[in-house]
Amino acid sequence: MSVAPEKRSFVRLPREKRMRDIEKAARMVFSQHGFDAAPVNEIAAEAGISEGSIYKFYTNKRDLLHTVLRTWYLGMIDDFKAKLEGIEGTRARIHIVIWQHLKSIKESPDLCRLFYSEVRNAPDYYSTELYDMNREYTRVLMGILAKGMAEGDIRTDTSPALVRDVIFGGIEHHVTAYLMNRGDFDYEVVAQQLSRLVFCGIAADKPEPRQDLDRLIERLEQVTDRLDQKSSEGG
Amino acid sequence: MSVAPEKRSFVRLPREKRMRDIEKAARMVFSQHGFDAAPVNEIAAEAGISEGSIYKFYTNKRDLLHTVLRTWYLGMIDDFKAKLEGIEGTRARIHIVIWQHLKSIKESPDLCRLFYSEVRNAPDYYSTELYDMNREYTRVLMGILAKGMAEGDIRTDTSPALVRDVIFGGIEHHVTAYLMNRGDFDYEVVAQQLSRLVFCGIAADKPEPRQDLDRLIERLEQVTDRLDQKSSEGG
Amino acid sequence: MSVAPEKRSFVRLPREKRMRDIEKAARMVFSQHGFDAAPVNEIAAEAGISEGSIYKFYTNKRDLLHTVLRTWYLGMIDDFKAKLEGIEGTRARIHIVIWQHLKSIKESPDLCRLFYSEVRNAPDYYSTELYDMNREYTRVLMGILAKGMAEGDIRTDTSPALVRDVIFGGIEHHVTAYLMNRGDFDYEVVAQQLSRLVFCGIAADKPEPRQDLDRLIERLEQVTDRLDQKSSEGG
Amino acid sequence: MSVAPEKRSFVRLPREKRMRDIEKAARMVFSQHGFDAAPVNEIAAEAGISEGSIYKFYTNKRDLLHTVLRTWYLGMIDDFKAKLEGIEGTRARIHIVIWQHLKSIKESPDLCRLFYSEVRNAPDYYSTELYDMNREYTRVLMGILAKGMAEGDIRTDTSPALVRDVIFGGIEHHVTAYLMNRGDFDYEVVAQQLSRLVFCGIAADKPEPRQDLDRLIERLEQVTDRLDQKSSEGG
DNA sequence: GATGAATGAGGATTCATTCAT
DNA sequence: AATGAATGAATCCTCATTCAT
Repeated sequence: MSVAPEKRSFVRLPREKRMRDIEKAARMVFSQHGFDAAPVNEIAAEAGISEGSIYKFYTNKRDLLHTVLRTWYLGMIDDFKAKLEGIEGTRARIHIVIWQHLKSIKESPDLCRLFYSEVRNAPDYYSTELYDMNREYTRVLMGILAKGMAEGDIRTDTSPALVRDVIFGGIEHHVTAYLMNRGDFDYEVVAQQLSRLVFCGIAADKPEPRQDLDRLIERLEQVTDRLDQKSSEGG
Repeated sequence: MSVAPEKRSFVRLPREKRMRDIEKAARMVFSQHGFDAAPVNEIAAEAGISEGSIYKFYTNKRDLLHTVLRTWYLGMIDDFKAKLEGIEGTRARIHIVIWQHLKSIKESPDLCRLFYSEVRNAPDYYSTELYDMNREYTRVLMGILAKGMAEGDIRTDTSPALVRDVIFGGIEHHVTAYLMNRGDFDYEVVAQQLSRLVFCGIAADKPEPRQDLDRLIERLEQVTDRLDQKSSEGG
Repeated sequence: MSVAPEKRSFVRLPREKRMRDIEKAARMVFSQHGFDAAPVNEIAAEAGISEGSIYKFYTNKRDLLHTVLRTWYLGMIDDFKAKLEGIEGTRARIHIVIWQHLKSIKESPDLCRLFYSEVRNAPDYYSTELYDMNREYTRVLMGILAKGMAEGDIRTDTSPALVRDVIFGGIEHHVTAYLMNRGDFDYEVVAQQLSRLVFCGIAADKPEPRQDLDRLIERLEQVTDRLDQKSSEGG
Repeated sequence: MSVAPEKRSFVRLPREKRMRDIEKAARMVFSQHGFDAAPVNEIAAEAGISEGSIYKFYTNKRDLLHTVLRTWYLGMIDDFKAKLEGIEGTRARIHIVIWQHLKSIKESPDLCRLFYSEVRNAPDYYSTELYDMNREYTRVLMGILAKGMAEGDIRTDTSPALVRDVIFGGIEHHVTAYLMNRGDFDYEVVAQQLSRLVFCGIAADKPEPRQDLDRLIERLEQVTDRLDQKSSEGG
């Protein structure tokens, strides 16, 4: 926890390194105290820097919070896209989205709570870069849903926005207790349940032709051919 | 510039009336400013009472907020139960729950925002009377779900808690923009869509087509493998 | 000097008395430190009140300064009018104005310096109540000048505004050193000298000697020319 | 939002040139913002130099201000003396002083305001080089007055210091509005009015012997002689 | 019961100046 | 000489709550 206030003496670090130090310290202190209760001087101490220096890099305490959360969000978006790479099938992709989102929350409950309570309720949220990132984040899901509808996996009268809200809102609601340090959740299980609920809720009635089925039939045909050949050879 | 406050004359009112006046004033001022930004003196002025007197009735500014929200919640619970009276059928009952919840939000967005941003994120939420009321509120839905499962309308492997979270979380997420005075929503439409999504997601009668298919495919795969082996062995 | 921070315990005073206490304390502290360097907590201590209470009466530290100066100005205006009562004669009245102004400065150099350096240079001075009071203050002189011109004591081509500036600006310039605690001045003597200078500078009866002489010389020149011509013609 | 400063490349300039650049930049920035509100980094940027480098040349932000004002003052003193060159007559010389001072103010209101509000009110003004320059500046007028008294143009019971204060204080007071960007003034007109007021206020009653009069009388004597001659001739 | 004067903690922020590189 | 990262002091103000009257 907060480092003793030793005499810090003019240590010159490259800008990048310093900013990372500060951000790291801020992440720690904000996580611990929340935004309002987080004293800037504690962040400074934790970063091994003077209080004033923070304002050389960040205009605001709030700017600092947003930076911390942006970095986090960036990582989440990357993870998201990486995980989705090569995954086929609407259902599987939806499952990944849910699973990954739950996993992110599980891993960073403090940042998550910070985002929910400090950023998203703020009146200026919509003019925030974090809002844009959130849109990019959810856009991944929206794309999946659109494709799913185009391909006939999802009923065309489905409202993608509502599905998005059900997923992210449902998750948020479900993890509330965990975020408040009450209770826990198993993201494997929850992801399974939730993706099933959602997919069943929006799935089109007739199943689409499946590639694995095609392949299987092909193999069966080949086997049958061979058996046919054998029986005629042996005959 | 050093403005003297107006004089108010002593008027003695019955305790009940006073409390209702204060609560009404508080509801107004909180709705307008939010909790933190709401000055107690404005509430006092609005209620026609002195600042200090408020503390004769309410221990806290926050107590006042909670009282306001409790009154609101009480009404919501009543409406809920009244609406549900005589409604039969799991799906219909779920629809009512959703519809009613959306309607309440539509009608009192300010109180709703207050609840979301001030009460539910507070660390002491779980020891709050509002938490209990919220449980009672959601218990209505939980009862419906339990009955639905017992009667075979809902798959028995459904997690009622998750359904609850999907419903209330999904709604909350969906109305966020409206609560922030950005955009609007039509609760008839949304209720329709959401209840369908949820009910389809958990309904018992319609088996998940894909998972059955998966099992069939699996069995076919095994048969094919065996055939395959046999056909090549025999060569 | 600043009273020791004893335990102050809820002493309830009438609003008027409190405000006077604070104002008195502020006057003292501002005089000692100037505006910027005056700590509000010292004012509070001096007034025997808590820091926060000051803001119940005055919106600002600056509001407090202005109040102090307004009170001072009010007294000055009263003194002014009282002194002028029954004084006849333009010159005598001008003398009073000068004398009284010098006297006020002599008696309250600190407030005077405060006014010069903090109020009058501020960009919002012209929307200030102190500006209005200053106008009322100088209007007394303007009235004297107008009457003087109407009665023929003062040349009608005199600019009253310029006379006002010469008087108040001249005084201000003259007392600068005194205000900075360097040097002194005798307001009887200075008033005598200045009022004489000003009055002679604008008096109607004593024509400017030089310009008359110029005219005389011109006439003589013309006469001489004629004589000259005649005397040489006649030759 | 954590904007990285642009990189500047090392360029080595002769000391003189650098100092002039900085001074010019400072003049601009001080004029625009006033002293306190002028950020040193803006001066540095304007001068195309780093913040730290400024302190290689000037010990202080205030030193920089003083340097700017000294340069300005130097020019004013030169103008003053140049304008006065060859001007004869106390009244004419006083008029020049007033006219020139008004003109300087008109041309550099920003520097003038800076001087009035930042330098002259400072407690250390009297140990300042600018104070010395100001004395030199006013000494020109003092010399004129002394000579005027010696030559009998000015009453010998006049206080030169007071006249100086009336002139410079009167001017300062008169142009206040202009310096605050409210209103304007015509220095030709004001100079005329003020020099007349002042000179009339201090002029000696008996006009001094004038050279043109001498000449005229001489001519008259000659004419009279001639006429005398004629009349005796003709007689 | 009602008043309203009095309390007092609590913290982000600026920016001229320094000094290691 | 030039840089620019680092320093750190210094303080006004709010407003929920208390308590003497």
